[in-house]
Amino acid sequence: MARISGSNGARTATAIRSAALTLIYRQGFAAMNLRDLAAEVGIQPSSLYNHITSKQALLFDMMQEHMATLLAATDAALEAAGPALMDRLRAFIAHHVLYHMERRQEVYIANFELRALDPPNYRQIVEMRRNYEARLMALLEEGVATGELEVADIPVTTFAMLAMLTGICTWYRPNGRLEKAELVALHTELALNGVRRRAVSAR
Amino acid sequence: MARISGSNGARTATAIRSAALTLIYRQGFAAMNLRDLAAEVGIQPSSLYNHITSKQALLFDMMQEHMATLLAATDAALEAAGPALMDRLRAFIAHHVLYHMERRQEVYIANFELRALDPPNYRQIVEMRRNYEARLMALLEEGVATGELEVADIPVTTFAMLAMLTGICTWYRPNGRLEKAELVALHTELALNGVRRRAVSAR
Amino acid sequence: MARISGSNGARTATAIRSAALTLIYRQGFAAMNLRDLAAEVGIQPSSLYNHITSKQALLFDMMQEHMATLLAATDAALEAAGPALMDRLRAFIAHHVLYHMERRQEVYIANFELRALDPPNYRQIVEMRRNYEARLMALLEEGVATGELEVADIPVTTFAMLAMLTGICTWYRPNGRLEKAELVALHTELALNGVRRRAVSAR
Amino acid sequence: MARISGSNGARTATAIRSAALTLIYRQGFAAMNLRDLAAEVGIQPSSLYNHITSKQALLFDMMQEHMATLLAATDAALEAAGPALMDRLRAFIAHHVLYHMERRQEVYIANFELRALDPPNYRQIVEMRRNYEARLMALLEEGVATGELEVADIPVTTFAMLAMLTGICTWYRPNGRLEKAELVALHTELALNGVRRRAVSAR
DNA sequence: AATGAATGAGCTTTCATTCAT
DNA sequence: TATGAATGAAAGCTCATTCAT
Repeated sequence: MARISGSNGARTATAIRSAALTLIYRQGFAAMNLRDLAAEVGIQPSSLYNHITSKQALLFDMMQEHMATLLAATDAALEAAGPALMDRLRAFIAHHVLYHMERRQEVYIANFELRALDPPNYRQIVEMRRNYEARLMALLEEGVATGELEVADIPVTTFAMLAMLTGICTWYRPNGRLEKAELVALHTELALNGVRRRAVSAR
Repeated sequence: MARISGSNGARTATAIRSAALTLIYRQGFAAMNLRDLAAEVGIQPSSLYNHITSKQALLFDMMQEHMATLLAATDAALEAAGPALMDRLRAFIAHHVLYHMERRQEVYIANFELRALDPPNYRQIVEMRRNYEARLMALLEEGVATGELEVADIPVTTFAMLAMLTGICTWYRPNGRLEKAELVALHTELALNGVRRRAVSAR
Repeated sequence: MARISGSNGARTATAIRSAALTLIYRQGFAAMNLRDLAAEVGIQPSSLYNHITSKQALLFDMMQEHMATLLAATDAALEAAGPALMDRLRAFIAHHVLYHMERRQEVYIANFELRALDPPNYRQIVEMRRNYEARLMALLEEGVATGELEVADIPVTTFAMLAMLTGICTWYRPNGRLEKAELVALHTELALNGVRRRAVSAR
Repeated sequence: MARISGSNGARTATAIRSAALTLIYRQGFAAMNLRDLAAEVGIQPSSLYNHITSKQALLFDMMQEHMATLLAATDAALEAAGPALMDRLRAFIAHHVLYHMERRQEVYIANFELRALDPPNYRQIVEMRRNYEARLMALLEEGVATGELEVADIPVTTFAMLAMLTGICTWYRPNGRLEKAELVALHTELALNGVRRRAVSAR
């Protein structure tokens, strides 16, 4: 009977997404149940359906929104970096690391709950991921073409770099030992060292 | 559905683990159900319990076995590499990459199903993981001490390197474009480039 | 979905009854849900409650209205038939068949959704049905008394005749092979043949 | 915990069908819920699924079994009646009425829950019904051909006769005023009077 | 070692209904 | 009069697990 006074549709919808983010991140999509989600939001399970179509649709919407945001933010960062290839590569890496610290839950879910998607939803999100990876692959290709980079195998290197730079979302905690800026700098160097043209290749 | 003909006890137990490996890898532990597992093995769900204690125990046993094998195999590889630091570091990387290609399902599960473990089981597996990470961290420390390596932050670099080298288990497919040996070589160079002492550090 | 444009209150109430008629006829009362009903009317489910008290009350009102109309129309038809018993019997049959073709949805619902009524509502509708059946039973009794009819068992014959004459509402479709008048004539003969006094009873 | 001692799969399956028969007859398929069904049988709702595939499948199986039995029993009765048309027609009617008294629940469900069937199931049962109706229609056609019967419209008469003879399943109660044999005789006469060749046709 | 039948807890989702706006 | 958001009860069904055979 106790209604949330001033309860508001948009606010509830936001609260659902926010709570789902935490719960899916912590327990996984399959292990999260809608009772717990509703309890976290402070509503009854049935009330969720005023705001979502289904559990599956909730996951898909969250992923799609996240991927769209990531793509747009990445493009904005690349745009802002200016024309120089190395500047754009650094911008991509820095943006990726920062984003993966600040939105580590969304990122983690988008990476590891793909298998929970229905086939049509799966195809759509995978396509968006491919677009994102293509941004980095294009930069590496460009760098190799200009001679600024030295990359033995572009696809493998793209995946390896992304895996390294994405790994941070599995262990980063705010208020940890290092500042975000330091982590960005560290990862940028690690990544660039792997692809920068080298005068001599030491054993 | 009966996949195992003339199955006896031990063979059934093996078949269960093998089927569970695939199913958990594909769908995740929470999403896998024992009906499907039993069907894959060709027995009735209730018969599983002649071979496992519980779904949770099955996961734990598989993880523990995997981690023990990984640790032992790693130590053997380090032993075989001889005394030189760089040889041992290369041996660790090569072994890690190879192992993560050949046993990518076990590895993936051990990395991403930790949250599905009961607290006591969780603690035990996390401890084994820490031991594994410690092998690499020790090598980096030693390399920094001897001056053969140049590492800005040892823990972060350890995590980043492991993330990069582990990433292969998310996309590697047998019969892909590149041979295992090529992938090992590529990853070794990428990883070492990130930590090798550099004469001059170019922009 | 909005089927009613420029709907006002009374028109909405009518639209609800009309949509409910079709939906209950097609799916049954228990299987009909108010979401679908509202959608058919072009309003939100909650808006239904400006026009109905409850799902149960909607059913009861519809049934009661139908039974009252049927009884009144039947009495009018009997009145118009004049004093002769056979004329009145023919009038009853003809009216019944016609009514069961023209309002076959109302009739079907009144016959087969009795069990969906709450006990007090049930009693009320069953009483009206009994009154209706009593009209025919009285005619048969009268015909037997005058010797114009020959009926082995009046209650059983009443039920059997009504079942036969009502059956048409389960298969009649407008624009079918036969005209309404033909169907009325056919059924009248079939029914009368069963009760008319016979000179000799052939094997 | 209290297990039914000597519990037995086949017995439970039978009990489920038997309880479902009563519940569906009384409340309708949509209004029956599996919790009540299980309670009636004395098992837990989840245990139902050791014996049925789904609620829909339960309904379909029951209907199909019923229709198959009805068709076979009808054919046996016609066979036993000998070659004479009127004997076979009487046999059909008598068997129909008897069957509709003795299995009035199955019959009622098969007649009035068709709409609850999924489209593929619906088609299958409707086809069986059509076969049954065809038995009577063929008899009427034959009788018209031999001149023993006088039927204004064979399809309409078939439906009307079946409606009349089927109606008994809506009101018959064992231990009622009349014996089964009497009811069979009454209905036989009512039905035959409608189709028998008449020397003169009175007003 | 394997199974069929049972279980109790729990799942996502639907439902009729309420109520402040 | 209409609605969006909420509700509590209940729905059909799934799940891991048990246990007598």
